Amino acid sequence: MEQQQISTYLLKNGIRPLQKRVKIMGYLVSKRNHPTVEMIYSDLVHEIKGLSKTTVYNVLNLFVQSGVALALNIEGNEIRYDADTSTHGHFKCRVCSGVIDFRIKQEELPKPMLDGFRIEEHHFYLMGVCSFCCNKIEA
Amino acid sequence: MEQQQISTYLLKNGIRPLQKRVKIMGYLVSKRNHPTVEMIYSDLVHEIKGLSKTTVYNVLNLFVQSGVALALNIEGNEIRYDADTSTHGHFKCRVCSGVIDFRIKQEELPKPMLDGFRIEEHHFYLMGVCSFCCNKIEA
DNA sequence: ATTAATTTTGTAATCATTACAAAATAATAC
DNA sequence: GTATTATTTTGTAATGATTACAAAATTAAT
Repeated sequence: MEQQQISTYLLKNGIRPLQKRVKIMGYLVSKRNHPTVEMIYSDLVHEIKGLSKTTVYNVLNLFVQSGVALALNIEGNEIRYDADTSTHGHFKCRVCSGVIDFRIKQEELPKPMLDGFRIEEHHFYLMGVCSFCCNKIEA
Repeated sequence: MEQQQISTYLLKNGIRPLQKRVKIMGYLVSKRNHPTVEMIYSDLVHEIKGLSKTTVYNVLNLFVQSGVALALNIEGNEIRYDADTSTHGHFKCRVCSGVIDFRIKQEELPKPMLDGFRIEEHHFYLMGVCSFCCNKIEA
């Protein structure tokens, strides 16, 4: 996705498309690697002159509040971010620590009996060992 | 559940049923409130003479490793613990911060296409506003 | 170009968790 | 039952992620 498209997308969601915001969203969209703040910061600090880690936190919090990114709390010691806000699940490998998406259709999600509850977010996480690491272990 | 039953249960899972471990498991089992370490510590420190917060951490980590408790990472800033290790989901209310269980049958869980992956844990979290808080807001 | 509003920065504070060595407790051997 | 050994617990300090906040920088509006 180009900078121009990202700017338009942010604007449509009530976010002023300032340079650093566009770059951070561009990173999320293009890498799709569910990065932590640390990963985003260390990857972008070379590219964006004078980027501060606090800015990364600020911008990501803004993205989550505005609904253009999801905060994934798969494990307790880190938050990962995902620009794909459609219905899908996440798998985390305990060997390589990678997080990958898997598709779930909205209608496949269980519909628990929670009468009178307002449900705003669904999170479906799986954990285990990915196929790549399974092969490595067997070998 | 009585102390004796809890001791037997811990033993069966390879955990020596020392006094503080039995008390902490008893707390988890009887309250079923998905407590944080802070909640467990502040509730039990009066009852168990000289309890240390580090011990609560140690014991809970042991419980999770031994498979007699689940660590819930619903939101990034806290881990909650659950002695119910059967298949079920969790709802967290963003108003009152309470966490409640809901039943899901194993066969209701979506089966994503993850060929060659070893799946060890399922986590299904919902977030929103519980019925009690919905009523309060409307009133 | 000036002024006002917003954003970013950098440092310090906070909070949950872990590391680690010493003290306490429990299990085992004699 | 005491001595010895292994395990557990404690308490403090360290770590690491996140937030608070005020000053500096940037952007928008006049």
